Amino acid sequence: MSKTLRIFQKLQIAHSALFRAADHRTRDQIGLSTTQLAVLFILSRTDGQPISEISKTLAMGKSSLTGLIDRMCAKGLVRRSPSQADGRVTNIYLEQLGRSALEQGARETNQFNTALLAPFSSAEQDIIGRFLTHLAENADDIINGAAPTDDASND
Amino acid sequence: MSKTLRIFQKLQIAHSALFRAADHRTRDQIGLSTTQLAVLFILSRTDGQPISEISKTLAMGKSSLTGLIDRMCAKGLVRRSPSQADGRVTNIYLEQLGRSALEQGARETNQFNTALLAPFSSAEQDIIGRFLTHLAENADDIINGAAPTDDASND
DNA sequence: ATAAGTTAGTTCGCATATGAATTAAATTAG
DNA sequence: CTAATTTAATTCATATGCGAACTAACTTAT
Repeated sequence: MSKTLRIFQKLQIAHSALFRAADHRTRDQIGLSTTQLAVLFILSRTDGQPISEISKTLAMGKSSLTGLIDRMCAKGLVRRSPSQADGRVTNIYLEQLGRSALEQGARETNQFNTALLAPFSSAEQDIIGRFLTHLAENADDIINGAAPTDDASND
Repeated sequence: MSKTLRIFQKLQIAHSALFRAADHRTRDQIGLSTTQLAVLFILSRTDGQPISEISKTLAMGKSSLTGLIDRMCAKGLVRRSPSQADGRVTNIYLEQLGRSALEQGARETNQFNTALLAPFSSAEQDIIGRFLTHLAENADDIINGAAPTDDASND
């Protein structure tokens, strides 16, 4: 009951401290929040995605993205474009400004990623990666108490 | 290189997924957000703390806590009480309702903590704990003091 | 083909988090 | 003792995130 007791709050505090600093940095350097940067990253993998898709990838609600993407459009980072295949869908595409912001953002987050894991061995980094992936994929079951389905490694 | 590259975003997504589910659960069960619950936990260790102190412990801004504690006061969970030693300070104390909410909340978060780490060995849990502590304690250096490891690829 | 259901996106009201600016109180300098 | 600085907390404008409710468009059932 001693050691396991605090992981939840540790995670809460670690995230708060880290992302506050990171948001500061990315806003200062490129004028974007870490979430906005995450959207650009997602689009760099596959340009032209519907909001629903981005929403699932980032594990956040669609409604949260409407305003975020409004602001990103206003800044000229991305553009909305109605799907021709499906009249309900609006695809989001990178704009030139988004591409250059992404380039800068990639440099920043590469540094974050390196620095985050610097004090840990490769084997330890694997464990940390598996832990975070486990959380992302099983959040609902973890919290709401589903049977401990085996878990495993997975990117 | 490609594996370490994504820890930052993994953490962002893992946190988003986990705390959305957790907030849902604690709100349903006891009507409190995870942050409000965190405040109760902090007070249970030391009752009667100034907002500045809580702010530092939770790694969040003071101004964020003003409204949060307003709502907690309105619900009768905690109470503001001016310090007699220092006229600037307002100490926050637990109220009876806060104590009982805390009791329920402790049960919930104990379950979270157990479930979060369930698939990991004791040695692995140590590493995860060290990782989160590292983040919380060194967030600013990690983000701002990172050595210029320019690495242009972004997988 | 029409009705019922589903899905995508927005809008709405609210909670939350932030930094900057403000006020009040304590501390430090001179 | 007064002036300058620091510190605690609040207020303000803004950004973010959420679920619920809504509209529009596609899908399925009948």
